[in-house]
Amino acid sequence: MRALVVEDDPRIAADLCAALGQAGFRVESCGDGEEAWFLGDTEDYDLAVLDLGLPGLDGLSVLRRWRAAGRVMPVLVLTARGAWQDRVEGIESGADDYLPKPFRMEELVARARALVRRAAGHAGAMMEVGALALDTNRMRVTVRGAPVQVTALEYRLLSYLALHRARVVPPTELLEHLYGDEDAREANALEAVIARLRRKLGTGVIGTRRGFGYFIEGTEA
Amino acid sequence: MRALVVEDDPRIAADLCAALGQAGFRVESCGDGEEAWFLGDTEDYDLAVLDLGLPGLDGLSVLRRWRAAGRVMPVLVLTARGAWQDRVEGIESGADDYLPKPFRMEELVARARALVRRAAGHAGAMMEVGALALDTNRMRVTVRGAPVQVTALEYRLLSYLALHRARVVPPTELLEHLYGDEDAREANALEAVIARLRRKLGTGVIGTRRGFGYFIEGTEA
DNA sequence: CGGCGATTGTCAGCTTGCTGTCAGGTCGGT
DNA sequence: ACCGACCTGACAGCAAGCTGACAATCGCCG
Repeated sequence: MRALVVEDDPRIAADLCAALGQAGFRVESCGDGEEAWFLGDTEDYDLAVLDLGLPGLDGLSVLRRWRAAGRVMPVLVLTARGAWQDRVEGIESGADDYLPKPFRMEELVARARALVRRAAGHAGAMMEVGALALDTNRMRVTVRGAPVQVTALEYRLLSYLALHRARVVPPTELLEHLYGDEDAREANALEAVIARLRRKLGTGVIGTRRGFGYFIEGTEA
Repeated sequence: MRALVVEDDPRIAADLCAALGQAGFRVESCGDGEEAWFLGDTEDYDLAVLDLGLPGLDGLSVLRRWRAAGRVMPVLVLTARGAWQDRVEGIESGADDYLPKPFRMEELVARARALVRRAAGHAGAMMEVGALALDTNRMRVTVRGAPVQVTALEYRLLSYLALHRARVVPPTELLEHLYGDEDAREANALEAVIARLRRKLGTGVIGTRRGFGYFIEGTEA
């Protein structure tokens, strides 16, 4: 799950990155409006957290440009306290949710999760696809009702596949999601994780489409 | 469902009354500490919303007096922004939840509803989860019936885990809850507290999900 | 103000088990 | 049959978390 944090106060930005990172997001951060617009337009994020007061290009303009360019990822807007009119503008500009500063990190994380789930068409804290069920609160996994112990990395991989259930996810995308583009791992690392997961989950859960990527079984013809 | 709103700012008070009234509460309001204490002690409310900055008698004193008099209705405390020590004092004085200003009315209503539901669920001010039981009024802890002496810090950690029993709480969130965002401690401080608590409580109470966080055991298979 | 005990943050060393890498092996397409 | 894509088991490095010791700090009582 990739998240973009746009916040010019480095201290707040660091907190945001830490909290979202802990919540399972792979976080990228920038403090400049122009750069934010560029990143959001060229990269593929599952969530953006956007502060309105920015140097370079105003946050609302960034948001409008993203939407104008057809970017549909959920955007959570941070506004200064009491700036209620910002909220209206923000929503009209295409924000999905809005949080006044100061806020509690737990709430931000909860809202971020809710947004991502909503974007994926999941109603509750439970993601179910095929024989697989993910409890996003307890970070627990069951296959056909039987609980399975998975590690943090394995869980992130599973949740990403579950989130993009409709399609076959190419290995490069998974690698980029699990690790950064910066520190690239060997392609085999991913295969090792998949293998370990398959041993735990049994067959018939993670499928391979040779030459294309991986998917969760039970969602295709 | 009767609710008492204690808030000296008439504008905010009006908003609160409107929102809670809309949500189905029969609302009474007062802006003075002494009167609040009197009302809360003599009348029977299902919920109280309590601002801390009050003329007459301080909000925390009101709360403490209510609790000392044996009033057990859920109390939602409103604190000024970033006044983190208020939260601690509030919880230690017997608050059931707290909300930093500024907040959104919808959230206040949601939390109010949750509090009332919770209060209806288990009658007292007892939180029980697994082998653990917390007396939220007296700050006392028992494990499988046996009383355990815990420090204030340990109690805050336990109560937070118990409050969020349904999910695995990431260490960053616990750090933020125990200490402010202002003065950050080493990550190891949390681990030390956990270790000390485990020694007191015995095994099988606080569980670890490596890479995710901590939780209270007994809520899963 | 001063002393004392309880509390709690920090540090260093340790254990646990996750995870990337490697060296093969297997499978599918052509 | 061959080649490349993918799988698998073994293994070592390493990071997350645990623990005991110690020191700083706080609260309390005189």
